Amino acid sequence: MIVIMYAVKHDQENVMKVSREQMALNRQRILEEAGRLFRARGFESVTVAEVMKAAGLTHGGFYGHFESKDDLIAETLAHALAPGSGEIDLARFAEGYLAPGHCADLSGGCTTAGLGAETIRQSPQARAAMTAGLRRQIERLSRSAPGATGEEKRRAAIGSWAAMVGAVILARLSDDLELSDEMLQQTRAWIDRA
Amino acid sequence: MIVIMYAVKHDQENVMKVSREQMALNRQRILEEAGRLFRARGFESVTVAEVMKAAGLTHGGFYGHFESKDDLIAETLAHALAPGSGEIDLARFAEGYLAPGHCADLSGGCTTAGLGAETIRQSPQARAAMTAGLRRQIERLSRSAPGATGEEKRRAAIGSWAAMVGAVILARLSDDLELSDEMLQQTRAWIDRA
DNA sequence: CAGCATACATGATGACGATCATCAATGCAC
DNA sequence: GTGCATTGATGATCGTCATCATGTATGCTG
Repeated sequence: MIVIMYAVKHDQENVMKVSREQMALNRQRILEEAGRLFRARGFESVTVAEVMKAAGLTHGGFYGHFESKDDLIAETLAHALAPGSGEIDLARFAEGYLAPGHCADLSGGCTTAGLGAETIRQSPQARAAMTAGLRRQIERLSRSAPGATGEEKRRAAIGSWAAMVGAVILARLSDDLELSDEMLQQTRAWIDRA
Repeated sequence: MIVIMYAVKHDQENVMKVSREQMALNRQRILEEAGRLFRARGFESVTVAEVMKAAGLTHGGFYGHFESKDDLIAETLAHALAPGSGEIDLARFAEGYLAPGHCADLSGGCTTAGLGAETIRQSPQARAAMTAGLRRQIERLSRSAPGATGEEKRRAAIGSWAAMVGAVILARLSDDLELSDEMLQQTRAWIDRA
């Protein structure tokens, strides 16, 4: 807010001076790295100090950016689940989602698959962010989902999304790579059947 | 092992004397309550002392039963996922699994849905227990799954199981009951379509 | 039924980690 | 430029746990 006022008052171009810009960048970096770490290791085992270090800072400044760790969690989810680009094709999306590469990429992979289950026990704000992401995902998938009516499309979107998230979670927990790959492969084929 | 040796040596009936029997019961109780607490709140936030208290004991005796908390986690999973009774019918199973009642019952509900995602970051023993449970579940569901060939049945079992687990996780994370119920309902309908 | 083995209780111990208090440096308004 | 506001660093603090040390009561063996 303050930033915008300054901008209006003084300078339309080159809005933020160095330090403010740096701070905004730092904040983005913290959220980015927090997302990475949380997805890879879960909310609880990741410490505030670790996140800050990953962002190239020390633990002290943390509370200048966020109210608490819970706040960081909620903001990280909102940031990671922010409305993405545009259209996606369900079949194509499923292909990438159910690929071994995505399954193996904990820190860079899907936030819902990596953190959805844990978010159940997080703050209302965190759950709200996840719920919003879930809604958007269903709507986005619905557009390209198979089906004659809107209701059919929505059903296919929900069923497919549940299967994708479930399959990645199950494939990840298996310690047998064969079984993991089969989970992904079969789920993909099962989604495609029509 | 020791118990069995005594039994053979002394008494075929009425095998374990009071204290040994009590200890075995205590152990079962610990595993039972640990399962409940873990499913409800996750592995990390549940303390050893809490588990023991829930089992009617104090924290000190814990290390007489288990090597460590990690050991407890692995044993709890093995216990909770132990081979169940017998046959199940996929369609009937899905109906109960995707019921709002099951979705709301964190502590008493499915261990895979409640703890699967977290188990990814647990000990190899814990993951092995989960993997074994996953294998059994797929095989069990395969028997009654739709499909002409064995491969088709297996595919339906895997796809359905992934969708069930995913749907319950997504329904649980939503803070909107309408959306949660829709997730369950639509996934059920989507599984049934053929 | 005497003595030993042991399950459990009580009470440390030692880490770790979220949060806060302070301080130094630096951008920013005037 | 100059002084204020603010960002981020350093160094506590305070709780919470997992794990261990020790004591005691009780069942179990001979």
